[in-house]
Amino acid sequence: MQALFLTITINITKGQVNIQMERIEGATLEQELALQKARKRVIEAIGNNMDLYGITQSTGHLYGLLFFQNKPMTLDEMGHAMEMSKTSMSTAVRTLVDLKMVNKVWEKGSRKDLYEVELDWFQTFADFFSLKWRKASEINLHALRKSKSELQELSAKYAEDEAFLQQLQADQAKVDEAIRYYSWLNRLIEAFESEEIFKLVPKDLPSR
Amino acid sequence: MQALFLTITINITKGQVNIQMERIEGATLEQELALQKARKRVIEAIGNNMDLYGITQSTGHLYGLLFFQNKPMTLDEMGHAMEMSKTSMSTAVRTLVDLKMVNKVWEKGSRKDLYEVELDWFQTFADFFSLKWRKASEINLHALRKSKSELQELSAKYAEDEAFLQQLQADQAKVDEAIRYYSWLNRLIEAFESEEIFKLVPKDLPSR
DNA sequence: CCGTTTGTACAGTAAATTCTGTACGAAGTT
DNA sequence: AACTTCGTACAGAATTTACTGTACAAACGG
Repeated sequence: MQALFLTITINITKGQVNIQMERIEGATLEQELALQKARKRVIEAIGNNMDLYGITQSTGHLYGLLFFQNKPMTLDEMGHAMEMSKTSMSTAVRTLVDLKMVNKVWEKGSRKDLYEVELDWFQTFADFFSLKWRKASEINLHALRKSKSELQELSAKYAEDEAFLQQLQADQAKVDEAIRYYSWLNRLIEAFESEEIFKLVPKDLPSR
Repeated sequence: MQALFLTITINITKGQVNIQMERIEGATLEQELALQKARKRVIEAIGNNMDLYGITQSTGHLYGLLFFQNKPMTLDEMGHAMEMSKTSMSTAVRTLVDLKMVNKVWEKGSRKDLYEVELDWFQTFADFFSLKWRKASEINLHALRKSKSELQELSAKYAEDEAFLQQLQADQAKVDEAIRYYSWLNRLIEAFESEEIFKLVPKDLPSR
């Protein structure tokens, strides 16, 4: 089967890039151009702000492309749409899957892997920051606790050395405050993971 | 005045790097090595996890260095401690100041700029994510709202074209859901900025 | 008002990251 | 079993980002 494509130009922070969108069946060119214009604005905005999630600009655009694709895509389709190699699509889509921003889906009859965006952005947001924060929190808390106990041992060992004790005290205060902070962060992560955050800050405002 | 230094080796994800810590006055070498060991562990952990904040590893280490420095530092001191050029220190410290992780402080008698870490990590955290999220939220909401109204106009214009309307509907649903998400995100940001987040998730657990 | 000192802009270099093409193992088809 | 097709590992090329040294404007001191 032969597919026709419509080229839309996405403006990025440095220059611009083309995306090939598959033609919508049964629509006139006029209709399609109007629709693509509306889509393009959103794809650009999303793609350009994805650095927040620490992903490449091209990965961000892949995400934008997938967002408006109303069906799952294969790696080859992505490669053609983005005018990039299949290898790049493979790595890009994997980072998106790792971040749970994109899901791999199964479709009977197809040997190819299919991908579509996770449309629940609340979930995407919560998953992403849980993941990132938890990693930092675990490592840092571990280091802080170990150093805290070392500092305590030193305080005991050099209990008569006034000047050194004072120095130790300053460090201990900092470490304790950092531990306090990470304990709080852990509770915040907990609220994200348990979805309790949506009780605290509701998804929708109560309609009056 | 002449200052002596103690070299500590920081392990980073790729290789390692030296940091020159100023000698603590009146402490024995034994004491100091023990203290630096405890500090080093925390500096390493912090520095290696700062990619979360989208900053360079070296900027992360500068932050770690400043964290345990119990007095403000000048650019020259940082340059010496990090074994890097003053230019690099200037740019690194500026990104930290922009992120409100480090404050510029004044000291009478000194012509040099002095910097110290913001020790209130709750504030640092809230400021950082407010800043980042707000930027993305504003731009994306603007794009989404504009595209939403365009889609509505198209729906009116092509009210008889069943197939195209269906396509529009799919896009509108996505845009609406995205707007719903960003409205929620704005309220979350609000909670961070107003410090209401600390009512919802308290800094300290009530002691029983 | 001239000589210092300080911080940063800028251009060039060094280093790291992203992207591509080839190659190959895994899985499906004939 | 031989033949396709698919996804990704890997190495090298292309691009981007980080770092350095020089130069200079701003602020201060004599």
